[in-house]
Amino acid sequence: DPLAARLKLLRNALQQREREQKETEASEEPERPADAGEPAGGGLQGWEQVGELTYRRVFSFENPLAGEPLSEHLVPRGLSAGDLLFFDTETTGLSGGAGTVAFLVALGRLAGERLEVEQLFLADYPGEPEFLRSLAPALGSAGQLVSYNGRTFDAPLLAGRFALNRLSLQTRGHSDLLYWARRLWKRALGDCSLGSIEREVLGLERGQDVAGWEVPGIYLDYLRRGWSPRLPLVWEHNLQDVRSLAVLFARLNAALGGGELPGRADLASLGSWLLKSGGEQRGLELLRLSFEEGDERAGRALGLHLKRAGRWDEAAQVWRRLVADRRSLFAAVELAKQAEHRLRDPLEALEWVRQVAGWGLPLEPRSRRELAARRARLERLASRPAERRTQAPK
DNA sequence: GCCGATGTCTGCATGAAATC
DNA sequence: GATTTCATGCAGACATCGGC
Repeated sequence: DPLAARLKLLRNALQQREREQKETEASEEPERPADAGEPAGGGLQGWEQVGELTYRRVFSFENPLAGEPLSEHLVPRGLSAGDLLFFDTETTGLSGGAGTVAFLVALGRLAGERLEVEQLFLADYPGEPEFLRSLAPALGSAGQLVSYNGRTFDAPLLAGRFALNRLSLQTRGHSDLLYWARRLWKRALGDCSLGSIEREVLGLERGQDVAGWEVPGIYLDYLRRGWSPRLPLVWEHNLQDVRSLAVLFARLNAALGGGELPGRADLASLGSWLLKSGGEQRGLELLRLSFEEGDERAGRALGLHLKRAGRWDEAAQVWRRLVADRRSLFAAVELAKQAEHRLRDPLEALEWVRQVAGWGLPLEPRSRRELAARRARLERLASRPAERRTQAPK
């Protein structure tokens, strides 16, 4: 059983780490430099102690969803805004193995006009079981988790921590906004990190912040020295991540429901996705809009969809425009196929293929081969007597 | 370094239709 | 009836990316 094997590995690694920690503790007094600042726990003003080493604080913001109905593309039918749980974790690293611990978690819930964000902070490793027990009710009762890359990073990491501590965790649905962000803004932005989406799409600016890669070091510094002056920045970073997550969710939700998409969104990509996912009306709307704005990919997707739906004339209109405006090889070949197989007119098909040759496009070897084969076949057909041309051979 | 979702590319199977 | 040709859809391989 691969899962059992992995858990065994994780347990062994954890036991090894605990042994090393005990040896270190036995061999030396903890170093406490003069400039270490406040002792452990001493800098936690504003936090409520809810366990021996677990602290909690709560913030309230304006609800970015503001009563909008939820899109079924983002959240399963039947769930309401109150069932969502936005979450983000800060951890001691990226590896995801037994050595990586989540020490800070932000949980955001929508309640009426407000977005309530609860943060839980683990002040030292031995408190992990109680820290996880504090998290479990919220994670377990949420109808839908919402995260940024949490499906790959945060959720498996927490699941591993619960398993290692012999605690159970049952969660339900999970909506990961990273995949939406890539679908929509990858073409325009390239980089789809949450920070880039905040700046370029949501128009949010953070004040003083820490980079993600700095977080483990700051926490380890805090554990080693009893305090780190940069720890509050980590708390703030975590808080802002969940707040941005809720804002991004609200903007996506509005766009899927028919509203405007922020930033230079890839409407062709979203339209194609919607067509495959049962959102035909909105999908076609977005593809047409994007095609009007000059996106060739939107035209290709639109034409193919119309062709599959048997709307040949509408498909041909799209392809003719692609040929006229963009010299699209794809559209010319589609027109040739339609002429040969549907209109039974190999002469017209040949005309489309010859037109492409006349453009002198730099073609990939494969495309060049295919085009040449099509042309040769159509020339054979076209050279036959007219009465033998009406039924194109296959 | 890990992992899951996604997009792209390629090869293959299938079915339909025409040809020999 | 066997063979050929074409369009289409699917599966698998592979690369990319973001989280701390």
